[in-house]
Amino acid sequence: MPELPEVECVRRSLEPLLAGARVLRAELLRPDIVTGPARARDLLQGTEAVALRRHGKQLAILGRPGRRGGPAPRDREARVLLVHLGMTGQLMLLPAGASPERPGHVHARWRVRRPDGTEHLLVFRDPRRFGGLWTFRSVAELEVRWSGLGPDALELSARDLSTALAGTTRAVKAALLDQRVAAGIGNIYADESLHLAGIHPAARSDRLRAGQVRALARAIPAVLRRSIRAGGTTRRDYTDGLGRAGRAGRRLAVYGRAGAPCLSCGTCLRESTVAQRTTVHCPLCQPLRARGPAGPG
DNA sequence: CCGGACTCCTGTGCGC
DNA sequence: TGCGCACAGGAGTCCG
Repeated sequence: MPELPEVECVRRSLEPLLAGARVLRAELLRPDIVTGPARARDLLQGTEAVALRRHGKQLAILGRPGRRGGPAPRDREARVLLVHLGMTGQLMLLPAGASPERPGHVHARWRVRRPDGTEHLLVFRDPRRFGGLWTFRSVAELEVRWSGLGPDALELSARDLSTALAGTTRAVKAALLDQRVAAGIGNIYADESLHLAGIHPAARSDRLRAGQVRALARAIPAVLRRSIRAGGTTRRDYTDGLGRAGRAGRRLAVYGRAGAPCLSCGTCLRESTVAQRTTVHCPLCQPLRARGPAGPG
């Protein structure tokens, strides 16, 4: 369930506490969640966390080699740990000695010491294991991976979106869920963005009018930013890196509201399946066929 | 090559 | 009341 806003809230909550912290120990409890080299060093042990970066739904912790102790040449390299939360993933920072509220399904943990001397435990838990960790030896390697994704959905331009949609016959919602079109949109914010833009989720991507594409390109970042400001959407499990639930769920216009009245027009919201995903839209605000004088025919 | 379908995984909630 | 099944979905893979 974590989509771009939730991952960004995790990033913002953790970065001030992790930046400058020394990773004293990395423990991998379930090796099969890692892709790439998975020794302690690859999991940032011995490095200093310098920054948390996000692209779409992916969160990277950048580790810089320590200066003390004359490390072996191999260990003077930078390390990058990429975290994908999947559906039920959580990355949480706890005071050292504390145990997670729900300790089950903790797959990795890190003991860190901040510059002020306090020690904390960073925990990755993911019951459903749709998420995971990826390790890289450099920021350049991370960027190679990220180059396979489209532009971050917060930075999406009308031009980029227009090009991507013009080249596919898929339903527009299917295109929005494709991380190569825009990185960071999942089922919740696809439905929310399409509702705000007044576009039917099943409309063919390449048949949208220019005005619809522009409206969608405006709606996507607007919906995401509003959710970030409210701390993200918590439906069940999601919390930020300090265990705080988000308040954006109560602002959702369509997701999870099938059968309820549209907040704009009062029409009963309709549930369907698009791109194998539960989809909710307003039949009046989001007509499949364009209305008005600008329409084709 | 494109797009749709299937798969992984487990907690939750509903229906019988 | 309790059991069992359907459902939730990000993203990789497979197949037509």
